[in-house]
Formats: sequence, structure tokens, C-alpha cells
Amino acid sequence: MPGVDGDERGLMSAKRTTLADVARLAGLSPTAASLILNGKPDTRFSAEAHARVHAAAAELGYRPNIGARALRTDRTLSIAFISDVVATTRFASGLIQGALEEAERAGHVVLVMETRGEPAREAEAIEAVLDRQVDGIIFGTMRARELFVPDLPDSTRVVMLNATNPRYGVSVLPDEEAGGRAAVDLLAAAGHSEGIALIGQNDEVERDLFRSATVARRIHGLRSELAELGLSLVAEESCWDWEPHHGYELTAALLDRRSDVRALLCMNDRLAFGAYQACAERGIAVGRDVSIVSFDDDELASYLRPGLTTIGLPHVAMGREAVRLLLSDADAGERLIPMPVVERNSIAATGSESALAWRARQRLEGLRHVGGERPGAL
Amino acid sequence: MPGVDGDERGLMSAKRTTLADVARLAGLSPTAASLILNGKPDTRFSAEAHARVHAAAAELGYRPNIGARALRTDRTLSIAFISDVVATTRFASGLIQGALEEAERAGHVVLVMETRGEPAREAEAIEAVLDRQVDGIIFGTMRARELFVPDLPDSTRVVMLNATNPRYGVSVLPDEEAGGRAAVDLLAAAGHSEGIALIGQNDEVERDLFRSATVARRIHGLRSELAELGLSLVAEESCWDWEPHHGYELTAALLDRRSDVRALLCMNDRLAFGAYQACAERGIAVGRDVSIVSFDDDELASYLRPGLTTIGLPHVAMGREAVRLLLSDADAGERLIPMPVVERNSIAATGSESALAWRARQRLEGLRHVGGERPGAL
DNA sequence: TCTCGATGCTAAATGCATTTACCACCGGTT
DNA sequence: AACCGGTGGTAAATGCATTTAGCATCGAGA
Repeated sequence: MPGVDGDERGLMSAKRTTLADVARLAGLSPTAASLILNGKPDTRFSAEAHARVHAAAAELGYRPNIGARALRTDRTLSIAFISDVVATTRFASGLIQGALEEAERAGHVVLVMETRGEPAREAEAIEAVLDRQVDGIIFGTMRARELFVPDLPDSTRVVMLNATNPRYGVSVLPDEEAGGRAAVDLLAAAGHSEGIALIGQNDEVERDLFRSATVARRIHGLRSELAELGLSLVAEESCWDWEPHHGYELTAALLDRRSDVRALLCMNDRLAFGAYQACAERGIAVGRDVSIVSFDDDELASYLRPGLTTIGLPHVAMGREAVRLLLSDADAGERLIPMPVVERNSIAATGSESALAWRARQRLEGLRHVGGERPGAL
Repeated sequence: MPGVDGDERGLMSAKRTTLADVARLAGLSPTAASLILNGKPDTRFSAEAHARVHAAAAELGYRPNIGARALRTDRTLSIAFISDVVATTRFASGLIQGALEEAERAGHVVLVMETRGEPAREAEAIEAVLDRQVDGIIFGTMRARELFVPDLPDSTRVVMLNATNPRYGVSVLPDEEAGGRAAVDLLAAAGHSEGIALIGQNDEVERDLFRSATVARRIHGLRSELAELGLSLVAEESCWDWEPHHGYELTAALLDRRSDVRALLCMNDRLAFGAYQACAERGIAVGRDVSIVSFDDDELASYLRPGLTTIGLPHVAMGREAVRLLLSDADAGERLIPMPVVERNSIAATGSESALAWRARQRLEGLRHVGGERPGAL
């Protein structure tokens, strides 16, 4: 009769069952219980013994105390996710989400820490997780950049997420170059060959690896693709901060200055949002009079009317990949995660069936198949 | 000569220093080292001994192994944050942020787990964190609601965050009733007495405690305040989902149906966003021709033009408070966290100095001072 | 001289799971 | 009769910090 013994399951206060309890119930030694439960090979216990131990463990609902186990095995089945502010920004919380998903799949738990970019906190965070013997650490940043990491015991595995670091080789980044190319292809494929402007580009950013390791690549992809398609920009509007009001101001000024603007390449969705506002104010219909394409696939992009076509940042896939790399000893190198092109309705269909449009379409397909399946997909 | 011994700090691979190492270097027993480092009272060690132990610990950079310590003390200085999807939504990641901040302050580390609302995962998550001996668990939800929680060892402390549960009494919630009142006051204080419509309200939601424990309170506050100020609604538009396109559709239909609408009470910022779009399309200027006030203080609210006046959800403060309650054994009960009124430019200044406006202003001030300082503030 | 209470410190147990080293027994050899 | 190679296990050590129980030593008082 199962469940007849006195263990009321109400609000259990009894001590957790230990391996010794299981062994006792099975009538064997803790050694036997441990060996059997862990399925150690080349151990000569009888089928009888196996059955009894498993039955006892099941009956008592035994779960090993991970802390105690770690004392001997040095494995805690826990990893740390240390970031500047990643976890709590709507923007990049996908990184965490992916990491959480993959960690769970691997039976690991994630310690999340935020450093706010302050070195002192970073040091503290590292100490804190090392004190808890994590199996590995993921260092993440919100804006991809080169991240300083202090010395670590060399047994600690490390993966850089949306960041790079010369010492710890494994890093996961969005494939910004391909993303930049795709944005251009999208416009060209729709027949745009003239009147293309760039909103948000900034030469200083481009040269400042520390600030953003990947934006430079995005812009490089953008420019290369333009060049290879024989296209050029009618304007490049710069700003440091990619916030909506900058997008608004830059676009407003641009539209008031010249009337030949037909397409806007915005460096992110927030800038694009501002561009929408400027267009609306001037009675210019996005997706008809002017095309807009941007980057990130912020939630924002789907709220806009018409929906914003954008090159998404594959945060979830990146988070997943980072954990995967952390837990499988991968060799150093960059993992570039493809950026999905998310087509909505902000690009006008010009209907022009030019050779250019055709070529752009081919190239876009090519990019889409680079890398095959998204690493994040199952 | 400090630092002359062979411990190259390059990529340290040496084993972590243990308490025994410290004791040896200090020429004392591990007992002494432990007692001294933990500052145990009523222990009669010489000043000499204290100095030697501290010096040794400092020299070796000793840090206790938390797992080993937990084996005896049952305290891991770790807490769990288990939620449906809170951690990874831009919307409520403030909850996590606040929790992380406060946990850090208390020297605790946070295990973040997501259950996607699936009971099986929830059970797994609980087992996983219990296996790691967390000191307490915070259960959070994105939409405040009544949350089912399985049995837990009664030594495990629990706080419900943005959720309630009959068994585990301590819960932290936004003060939605006051928030609802404030929204109405804002409109009335600006001179609106007629033409006020509600966007998103839904009677079914109001009755469905499971779906959202707090929305009912928000609406109750709203209605009570309207009644107490002698105001009434010209329309109430319902929808299940509070997404921008619903706000757009509801508002568009409303504006096309009647021309006496002067103020919109939107149930959240996303609906308000849709309302902005509908107004823009019709040439109706928000903040001049029509006033809009809503709830959440989404990032969105600051992107809009004109800026959206909204009653904010105090996520960060809530997260902090939850950790504070978890770590200080507070007695059961609800902690209502004040919702900040965030004034931007979406409310038209009618200039009408009615008695109503004056009363509303008084009431608003009253609400603002309820609870005094925000609990989250230092 | 003997006892007593501080004083200053340590040995050993403890928590829990893992792991190494070894033991007892059996049937069969030589 | 002594030996041997399986079989089927167990005792004890280990990892690390905490904590209980108690051991010397010393000066003072009786």
C-alpha cells in the first residue's frame, strides 16, 4: 500500500531524505546506493540490488543535495550569467531567455548578475559566483563590445555573449555583416536604386571598437553591399544615441532639406520609430511614398503602422548558443548567429523589375541560407 | 616582501585556498580560523590570534566555499526567482532588476527560472532550486494573478511578486486602486468633466481573479473616483488583449462614431499607442484636441509624440521589496507599492479652473502622499 | 598545597555524496 | 591443501566549513 506511512504531504517539514536514508531502506550501503543511482559502469551489483535501490529512492523521493555533491565532484550544475544590464532591458533580455532555456535543457541553473558596467561590481559578481563554484560563466553586454574580464581560475569555462575578449576566445555575436547586406538587398530588391539615406550612421562609432564591436561590421556590410550593387547614399545622418527623438529630428531635417529621399536605412528600430513620426507629420506615407528598413526587431517594430521591416537581432538564439558552447568544451573562435530578416510592410513595392532588383533578390536568398538552420532552432 | 612567493597571478590554476590553509599559515587550528573570521562573540582568542588569522586570510585571498558552508548552516545566500516569463519581457524585467539589486545588497545571489506558465516546468524549477538549498523563493508573474504553488518544505521562505496565493501570505503588488484613482484625477484636474471614454476595459476581466488580480482593483479605483467626483463615461470599449492594434481599432471606431470624445483612459500604454495612431490618422492632436492617460509607463510612453502621461507600474520597487520581505521574516499580508504618476504631454490643459479641477488636484496630491516615500527608495 | 575560574585554544564530529581501497565468499584448479 | 579469479558488496577517506565538547595553563584565593 503506497503512501500509507506517516509522511503527510501537507506542509512537509521533515528533513530532506539523504542518500543514507535510501541505502538504509534498500538494505545496502551508501556506497552501493550512490554507485547504482549514478549508473556507474563496471560495478558488479546484482539486479536485485539495482531494483531495491531504485525502489527506495523513488519511494522516498530522494534527490541528491547538489551542494554536497559539488564538494567532491566540483560540478554544481549551475552557470553564471554576468552582464552589464542585459537581463533587465527589454532590448536584450532575449539573451537571458535563450540562456535560461538551454540551461534548463541541460539540467543547469542560472545565476544572474548585473554589474551596471561598474568594474567593482563586476569583480564582486565574479567572486560571488566563484564562491558558489559555478561550472562556467557567460559574460554578456547589451551593446556588443570588447569586455574586460579579470583573471579567473583556468578551470572556469567562459563564453562571451554579444561581446569579445582577447583572452577568453569563445564568443557569440550576431552576424552583423550579413545583416547589413540584407538590409540593403531588401531595398534594392524592392526596386530602390536612388534616394537611399542612412539614419544614425556615425563614423566615430565605426572606429570605436570598444563602444560597439559589431556596429562597425553592420555598417561595413551595408557599405559593401551598396558598393557591390553599384548603389550610393544620398545622405548620411549621424547621431550618438539611437533614440526615437533623434530619428525624428534627423529625418525631419532630411525630408525638409531634400525631396528625393525614397528609402531610409535606419540603424535601429527606435530611430525608425522617430522617422515614422517625422514622415507622418509631413503626410508622407511609409511603405508607399518612402520605404524604411532598420535593425533589431524590437517589439516596437510590430506596433508601428505599417509594420516595420527590420533585420532582427537573434538574441534568443545567441543566448542558447552561448550556453551550448559553455557546456560543451568548444574551441575558441567567434560564433556568428544569423540575423533574421523580418519582413513587414514598411518597404514600398515599386513594381520595377530591374536587373538590380533581381540580383538583390538572389543575394538576399544567398544570405538567408548562409549557415543553414538557425543554430537556435532544434 | 609581499607577492614574492611563486603564485603567479596570470591564469591561476592552483586550488582555491581553504580554511585549513589559512589556519596553517596563521599557526592556529581551523576552528580558531573559522571562529575568528566569522566574528563569533564570546570566543576568547587573543588579539594576536585575531590579527594573525585576518592577515593570513587576506594574504591568501581566502573566500569560504559557500556550498561547503551550506552543508552545515543550511544557508546558501542564494534565492530563487521563479516566474512565468517575467525575466525576459521588456515589460516586467524591472521586477528582476529590483530583485537583483536588493539581493546583491544583501550579499545574496539570484537563481532565475522561467516556467512559461507550465505546471510541469514549475514543479521542475522548484525541485531544481530546492536541490540547491536556496534560502527562499520569489514567485513572480507578468500579469498579476493568483498563482498555484505546490507544497514546499515549510522552512522555505516564499514571497509572491505581482501575484497572490492563499497559502503563502506575503505578496507584493502595485497599488492599483490608487493608480486608477490617480488616472481619473489627472483628467479631472485638467478640466475634463465630459467626453471621457475608457479603452480596454472589460467586465469579464474584472470578474476573473485568476487572470488578473490587480486589474479589477485598477478598474474599481477608476470607477470609484469617477463616481466620487460626479463624473461618468461616454463610452467603454472592451477587448481581451491590450495590444496596440486593439487600441487603434477601438479608438478609430469610437472617434468615427461620436465627436464628443475629449479624453481617453487607456488601460495600458500599448493601447494608448494604438489610440495615438487612430488620432493621428484623423488629424486629431493628442494633448490638444484630445487627452490621453494610461497605465504602465512602458518605455513606449516616452517615445510617443507628445509624450504619454501614464500611471507607472513600479516594477523595480516591487522587485526590491520582494527580496527585502523574503530576507526579513515579515508576516503575511499584501504590500501595496505606490504607482508613480508620470506626467508628460498627452493631457490637454483646458485652462478651465472649475471647482472640480481643484478638487481633483487635491485628491491627486493626497494619493501621491499615501505611503510617503516609495518603499523602493532609499 | 589544593581548588577554582578564567583564559586561550584544539580535537573531533557533523552535514551529504562520492570514491578508493579492500574484504568475504564461492567454485574450480593443480 | 593451497591458490585463483570472479562476484557482490562494504568501510573509510574525502571535500570544506562549522560547531560542540573539552583540554591545558595560569593566577588567585583558601
